[in-house]
Amino acid sequence: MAETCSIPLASFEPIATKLSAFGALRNADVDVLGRGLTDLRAHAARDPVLLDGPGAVRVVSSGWVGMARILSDGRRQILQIAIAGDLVRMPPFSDGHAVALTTARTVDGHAVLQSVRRGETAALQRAWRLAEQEAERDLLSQITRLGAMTAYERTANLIVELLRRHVRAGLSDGRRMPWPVTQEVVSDILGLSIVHVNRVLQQLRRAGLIELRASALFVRDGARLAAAGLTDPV
Amino acid sequence: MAETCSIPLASFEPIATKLSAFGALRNADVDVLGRGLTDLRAHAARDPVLLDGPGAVRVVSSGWVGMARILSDGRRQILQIAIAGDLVRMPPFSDGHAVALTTARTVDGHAVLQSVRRGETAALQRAWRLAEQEAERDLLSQITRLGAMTAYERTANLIVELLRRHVRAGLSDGRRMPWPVTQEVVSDILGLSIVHVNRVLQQLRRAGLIELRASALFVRDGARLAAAGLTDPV
DNA sequence: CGTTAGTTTGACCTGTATCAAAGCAGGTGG
DNA sequence: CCACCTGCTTTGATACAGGTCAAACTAACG
Repeated sequence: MAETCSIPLASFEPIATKLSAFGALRNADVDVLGRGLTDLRAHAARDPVLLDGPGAVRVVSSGWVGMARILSDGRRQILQIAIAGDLVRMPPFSDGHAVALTTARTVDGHAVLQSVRRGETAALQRAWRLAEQEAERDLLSQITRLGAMTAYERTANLIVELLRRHVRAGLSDGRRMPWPVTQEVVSDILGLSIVHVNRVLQQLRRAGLIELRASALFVRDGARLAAAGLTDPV
Repeated sequence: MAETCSIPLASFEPIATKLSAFGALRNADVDVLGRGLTDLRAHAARDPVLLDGPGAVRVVSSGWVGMARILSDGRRQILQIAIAGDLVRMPPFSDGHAVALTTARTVDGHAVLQSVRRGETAALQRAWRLAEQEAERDLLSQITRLGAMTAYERTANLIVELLRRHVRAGLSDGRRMPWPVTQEVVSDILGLSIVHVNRVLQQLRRAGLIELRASALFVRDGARLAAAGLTDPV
């Protein structure tokens, strides 16, 4: 279950790092983040990330959180992944929900979103907008992956996207990133069966593109990985 | 090629109808639409819908327009469809573009978007926001379709979505709607081959769910069609 | 009418799913 | 410290959804 943690960790750091990557922030901007992000909660893997009302927003401070839909017969499609620094909103479906894909922590983003909307801090607002645009781009990429790519391409493409995002959040040097999810989760992101995800990951390893060890993914050949994913290298 | 048409048709009608469906509009609101929508252009099928700059917005007044991505080897994925009353933006990709899927007409939505953003007309703003939320929902539905549904389910689901949207725009009574696209276009929306789209449409016909005649789609059994598409009836 | 774009059909192939069972690793309790 | 879970990964065998190729059919249009 989600439990509130009273120790104020630097939970605003990932989002500050990410937004900085989109445009330099001043101390005042970072202060808005530091003060506005409250109500840190810890979530166990598979637990729902509860959002108080349809307008609520939470910011991930660690772990991966997914926005998912469940079909009546149990099929699950993960629509979008949020890593540290990303926003989580309630999916606008009766059968949609936000779920912790790993153990994760989130904070309430309500106050910060308000600040940004009011436009008090121009630099923050600008970076925020760019980050939102990137999130939308990634959402559209998910459509291209599922609709037009083979399993191998999809997988490589997803890895490159997540690598870029981890670099942006200061959580990767571009050669190594956290890989905290089970293959079942990957299968629900990519619209593949668990078994096939396993086989595709093996292919990527045998081709010398990646390596998986200790919940970390090592990129062995970024250029060829990007090519396999029909995208640009990070 | 897109050619400018000087005759001022009632190109704001579809969007006015659609927005009314999300919340009653007053005369002042409709006036904003009537005055703000300028620069009517006609597009032939397959022509790009050119957007002046990344922030530009056009509103479809007739026909279907798609936001698409082209992969390097020619594969095309249509990300989102805009029918009359819907907004078209430039996809945020170098390989993305807006394209007329049928002969279509669009108008410049720049001025109206500004008005709405400024929040001069509360009712319009509210309806606009709801329409945007619906567009986002439909975008997420596209992900679910492609990632978690069979060809048969995808096709039925898409038909129901388009039916709902046409009803909202005042272009369908819920039993019959325009079906102006080739099966190739449908295949690029649904991530299927042309041949398979053809076979699935035949299945839907043989099952007595739909009928296709003269560029129109007739819904013969809305309840079963919705069930086949794992969604709610219109 | 001939031409062209689109639809339909048939035969065949392959990518991915499914089913089942065997490894493997981390955690728990005896 | 071992033995046992339990959840995850891996492997193999088989099935099927959907892709590909090729050609026939149809209808709109000059």
